Amino acid sequence: MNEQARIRVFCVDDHPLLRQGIGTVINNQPDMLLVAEASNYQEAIQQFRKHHPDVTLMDLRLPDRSGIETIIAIRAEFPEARVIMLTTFDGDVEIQRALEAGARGYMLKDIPSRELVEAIRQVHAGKKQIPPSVAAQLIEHLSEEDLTEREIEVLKQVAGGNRNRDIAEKLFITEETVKVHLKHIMEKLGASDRTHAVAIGIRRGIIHL
Amino acid sequence: MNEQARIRVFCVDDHPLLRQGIGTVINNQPDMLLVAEASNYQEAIQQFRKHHPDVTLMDLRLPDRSGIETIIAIRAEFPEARVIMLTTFDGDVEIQRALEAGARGYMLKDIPSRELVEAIRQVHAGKKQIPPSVAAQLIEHLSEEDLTEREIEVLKQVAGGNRNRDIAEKLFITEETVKVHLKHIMEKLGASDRTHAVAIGIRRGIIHL
DNA sequence: GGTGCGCTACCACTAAAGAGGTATGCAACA
DNA sequence: TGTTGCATACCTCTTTAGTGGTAGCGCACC
Repeated sequence: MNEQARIRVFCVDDHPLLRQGIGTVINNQPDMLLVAEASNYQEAIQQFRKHHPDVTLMDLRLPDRSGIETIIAIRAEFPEARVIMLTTFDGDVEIQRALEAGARGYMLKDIPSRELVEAIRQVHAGKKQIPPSVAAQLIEHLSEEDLTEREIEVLKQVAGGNRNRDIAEKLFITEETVKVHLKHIMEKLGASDRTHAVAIGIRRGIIHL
Repeated sequence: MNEQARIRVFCVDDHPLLRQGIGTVINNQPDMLLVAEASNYQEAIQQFRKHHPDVTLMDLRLPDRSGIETIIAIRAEFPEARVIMLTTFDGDVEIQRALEAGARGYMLKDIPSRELVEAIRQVHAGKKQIPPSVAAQLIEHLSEEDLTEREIEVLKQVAGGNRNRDIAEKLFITEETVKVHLKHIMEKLGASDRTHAVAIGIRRGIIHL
């Protein structure tokens, strides 16, 4: 197999040790080549413009912006970009957002290297790649309604230990409205009270601490 | 430098890609050798008995038991074992527990490989190795009182969305006692209400979801 | 031009949480 | 043998949270 036919891979992750591991695995494959690395949003954009990789491995969490924002920025410029989200698990909402942003795959970082290279080949071949365990997480909450922007704002405030009255002030609405939002939040998440809602929101990746 | 003098390193982590990266870095050092790997508690114990490594790199989160339990088990059998905790950040309480369990170092997984090998050399030389950023987290809450076992139990129940009355039933105490515990919890964590206490508890690694 | 949805608002009511105090039994410890 | 810390329990009181229903307004989508 000549150099031209190799899958040119781009790795975006802020963990040097993980990049090292991925790089070693990729370059041990006869049909792949790691052509670039980046550790943040800025570098990712620059390196993508420079190298036009076939497949990009993207960490969900980067120092400056999220991997999802990075995907969106890259695909705005290069709509044909093929990106695999590579991350430790962050809840079904993050998966959903990543796929909506145009990711072709979503892999957890604890996978064996064999699965990673196979996913790269699949995505390079134009297929989508979601492991069953990840897909299961998506399906689990597929029927449930998403929280609205406003509801997420309220939930963040609740997680910060704010009373409804304080939340109302901060968001320039009445305390009663806050209560209504909270009621909807608890219904949607299946939470028994505000505390439960926060715990679920954190677990599912809807809010972060 | 002959083979005998090399630092014999043991890597315990359930992420194959990260193990690959660490292995590559270690074996690229002239004075180090990766002698064994393990991905869970059971393997870790077996491999340690077999290889007696000089320095062990231990992930905080393993599939079967926590890295802290693994450290304790290893050091019960081999008190001279030198272990570096290697983890994504999990809050100051986890750091404290790891050090109490006998870890000689606590490094974050996002460090450059240079810092990792340097830490291995330091720990092998008998020194302790805590990066400033990690130490700062420890100091931040050093003056504060720890939650008691019972208080942590209560906090877990609160995070599960249980009312005080339900918590009382589950823990076989009265609702009033639950309230007292919760009062102490909120005081110690500096939380404004139960919800805030849960958020802080999760962030600081006192409870997990 | 409806229709649906999201956000807003208000009212009345019940349930729960949180603040304050006092007190007992127990185990560890100096 | 005090003392300290922890867990337990009970009381009262005020504040907050949560439930129920109703309704107006703006916006997007047919």
